[in-house]
Amino acid sequence: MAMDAMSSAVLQGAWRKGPWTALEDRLLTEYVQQQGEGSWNSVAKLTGLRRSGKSCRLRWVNYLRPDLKRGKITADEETVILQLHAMLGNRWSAIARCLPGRTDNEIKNYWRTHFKKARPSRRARAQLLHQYQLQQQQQHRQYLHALHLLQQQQQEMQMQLQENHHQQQQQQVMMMQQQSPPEEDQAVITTGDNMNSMETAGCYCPCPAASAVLDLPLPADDEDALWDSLWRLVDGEDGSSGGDSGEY
DNA sequence: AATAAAGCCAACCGCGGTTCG
DNA sequence: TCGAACCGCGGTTGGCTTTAT
Repeated sequence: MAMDAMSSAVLQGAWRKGPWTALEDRLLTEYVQQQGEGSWNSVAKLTGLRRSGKSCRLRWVNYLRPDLKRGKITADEETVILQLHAMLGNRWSAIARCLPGRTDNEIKNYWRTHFKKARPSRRARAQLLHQYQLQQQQQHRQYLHALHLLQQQQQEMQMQLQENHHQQQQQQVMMMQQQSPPEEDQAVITTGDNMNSMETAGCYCPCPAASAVLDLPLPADDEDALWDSLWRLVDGEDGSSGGDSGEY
């Protein structure tokens, strides 16, 4: 964007910055009462206030507006914030519109303070990554173990079926020997038949551990998403994570 | 009691969309 | 149609207050 009048004014030191004084608040309030909201850049011209239009708007919207609700965020409001944030993401102004008297800045600050986990330090990140890898390995071992049990179960059932079939054959042979001379090269049941019988008997069960491995969220390209999943991982263990390292 | 760390929040910044001449 | 001005939004910073050691 090309440098506008506001930017050049700032460079020349024309605009005041920092905390607002009571006098400035009064001037701005009187301006809005007379002129209404909007045309923020004309505030300085009409009132003599050495504040940029941007700064005036922010001060009015976040602090001076008469319909603002003072005091702490209530439990109900917190619930609304959490629900809307889950649906809308960081659309603070949209969330604020559903909470009369609360500003987007207020909600943003509240959410960041209470719910947004800070990005951990380098050392903590290394520890978390190690923890993440260990959990992946553990899940993989669980999957292999479950797979092994399933194979054992299948082998046992197969052997049982073969044994049953063998006994039936022997009974048939004995009955036929009683009725007629013995025949050679009797057909033998195949393994495939066993598998079919197992499946029709409802013995095929997808391994939960396997699906757990397959469903394991992979680290996203987005680093924030990765850290979110890492924090969930830690929270799931002891829920005692936290502490603001000072960097978002 | 002193001080470092954490919490909190007002205000600023940069960017993108809209309006207007 | 285009560029400047305006406006609003989300992210970030700085400083004051509170809490922990």
